[in-house]
Amino acid sequence: MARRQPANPPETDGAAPVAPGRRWVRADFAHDSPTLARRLLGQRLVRVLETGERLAGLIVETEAYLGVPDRAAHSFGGRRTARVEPMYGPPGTAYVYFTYGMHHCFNVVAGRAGEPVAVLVRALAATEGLDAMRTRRSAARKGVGLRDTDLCSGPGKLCQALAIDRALTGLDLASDPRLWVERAGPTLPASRLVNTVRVGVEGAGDWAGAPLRWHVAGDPHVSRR
DNA sequence: ATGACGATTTACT
DNA sequence: GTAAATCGTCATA
Repeated sequence: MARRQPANPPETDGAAPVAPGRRWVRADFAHDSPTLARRLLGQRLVRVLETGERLAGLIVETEAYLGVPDRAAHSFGGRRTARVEPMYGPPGTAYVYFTYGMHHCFNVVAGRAGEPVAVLVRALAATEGLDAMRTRRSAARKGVGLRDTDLCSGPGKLCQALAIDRALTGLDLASDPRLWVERAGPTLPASRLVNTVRVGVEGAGDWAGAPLRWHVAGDPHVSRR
């Protein structure tokens, strides 16, 4: 496979250069959503801007949405509207939606084409482009006091930091030059993960209590205060 | 056409 | 802890 993606810009944060990892291909995404949610942890999400600037972070928190039977999922009951259409695409499709009138959330479609299941990426440990992320995040805040652990510690925050919005919904993470997942290390063993109920789905009836959220144990970059 | 409501974040009491 | 911000989406009519 072509190892080359848009050229890495010079490091601007004084951080150590990051060795490129193999880009995830279709088959890497083809798992049920709980499995994909766990496998994404510890891997790298990479975003390349129009300018060629590269932003990246290690995924540290995810949630699985089970589609048709899952009352908390946008595709619950087989709902198929323009917004959720990407969820019906092949695994590796990006599903980005706008919510609360101001925030975006980024999902990775799992399963098989036609099966509307996905994984919500909730937090990253930023590794590249920290200055650009700080600028984008601070712009939405009043003043200073933004810690590195708060750059991408939530679904809306990471979308803001990585400049991910609805313009990117439906793109193919296995081939698009703007956004992809690459291997940063081996799949994390269950012993390094913490499994809890999902955030913000209290109104989902029986599904509200389903343990479908995972995060890297002890990682300071996860969401919540 | 209209109204209710978010897979959230931030600021404030 | 509570509440505001802010608007696209979806169900209802």
